[in-house]
Amino acid sequence: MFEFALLGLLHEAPMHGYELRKRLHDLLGAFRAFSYGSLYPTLRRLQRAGLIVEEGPEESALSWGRRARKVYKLTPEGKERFAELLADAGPQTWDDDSFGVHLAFFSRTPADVRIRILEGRRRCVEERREGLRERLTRTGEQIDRYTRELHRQGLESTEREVRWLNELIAHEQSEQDE
Amino acid sequence: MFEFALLGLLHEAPMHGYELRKRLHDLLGAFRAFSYGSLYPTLRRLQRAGLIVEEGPEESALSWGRRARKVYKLTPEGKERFAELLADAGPQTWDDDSFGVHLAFFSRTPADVRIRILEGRRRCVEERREGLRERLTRTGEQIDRYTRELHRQGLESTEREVRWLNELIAHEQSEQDE
DNA sequence: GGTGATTATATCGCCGCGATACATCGATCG
DNA sequence: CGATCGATGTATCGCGGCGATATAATCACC
Repeated sequence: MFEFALLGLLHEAPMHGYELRKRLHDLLGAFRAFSYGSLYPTLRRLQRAGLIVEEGPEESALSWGRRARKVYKLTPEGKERFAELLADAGPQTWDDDSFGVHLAFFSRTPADVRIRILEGRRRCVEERREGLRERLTRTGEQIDRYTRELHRQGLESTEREVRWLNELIAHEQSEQDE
Repeated sequence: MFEFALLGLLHEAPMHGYELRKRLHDLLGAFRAFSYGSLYPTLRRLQRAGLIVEEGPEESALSWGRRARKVYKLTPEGKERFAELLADAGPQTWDDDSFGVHLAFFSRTPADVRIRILEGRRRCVEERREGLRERLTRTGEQIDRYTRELHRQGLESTEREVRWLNELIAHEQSEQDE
């Protein structure tokens, strides 16, 4: 997931860690954390896997302040790996904390995969919605006021998300028909 | 967090692992995962910390089918610890993945702490909302269609959550005035 | 008497996070 | 001029949670 995001950003241009983190934060900060505690280890993992390489200290023109930063760059294997991940539409693409990341790279995702991811996400949210609905309408042991509030709010927001996903899916399909 | 939830449930009645997981899933399954991979290690952690104890194999009346289950029970220290956690209103009580758990035990949370948690949560969601709003209205580099959709949806749902929190807070305050 | 769902405990490795450490740079202010 | 502060930048540590998996007994059903 982090892997996917990093490969995706490095696919645009070589970058160093701090910048990757900033771009990520700017792009998806409201949805995911992306702390340094994951960033650098992931970078090293990718490096060990041969998906990225560290470029030389990279003297940019003049102004040799800015020191000691390591610029990473995708290898051919890295590009291939990213293409693979882009073509994937499995459950891990639509779960709560990776769906946003995948959406952020949707314009580079194949059209059919886009639809399958959106549909997977919809099914996933619908299941949650049904769970909440069932819990709320269940007779028998009545539930705590606060828990009920939580479930009511959850139900409403899942309903909205489903509607939103329907719009996105409809848009994708209409585009496909053209 | 898991710790808080387990202590809370065991505060109601002694239980074994499987049952704890079921109760948790039933109570908050739509919001959190609660897998066994956390459950049993947490249980052992609590046990080592002396907050819970394992009761004897617990022969229930007859029908000695039902094998090998370990029933856990709060110790006095465990009860004390739970009370401490209930009285806490720090940042970790209102972050995305513990707020729901805290709400689920709200009826046993002191009234003033309830309000402070709700206000903390509101501030947190408001910050996210402002981030999204700023990102959406920012001139300069226009953003990707899908990312914009994501942010629009995020903005709408944070706005709704803030409104919902306002209602909860208002309700708490009116109750306090009685 | 077999087959599969449910009850039940438990571990493994991975991943992401918060906290923290360290070091340098530019700007602001007294 | 020196101090201090907030970015910039790389990096690690331990912890907590998760998914996958193993194991095993019981129950309901055919």
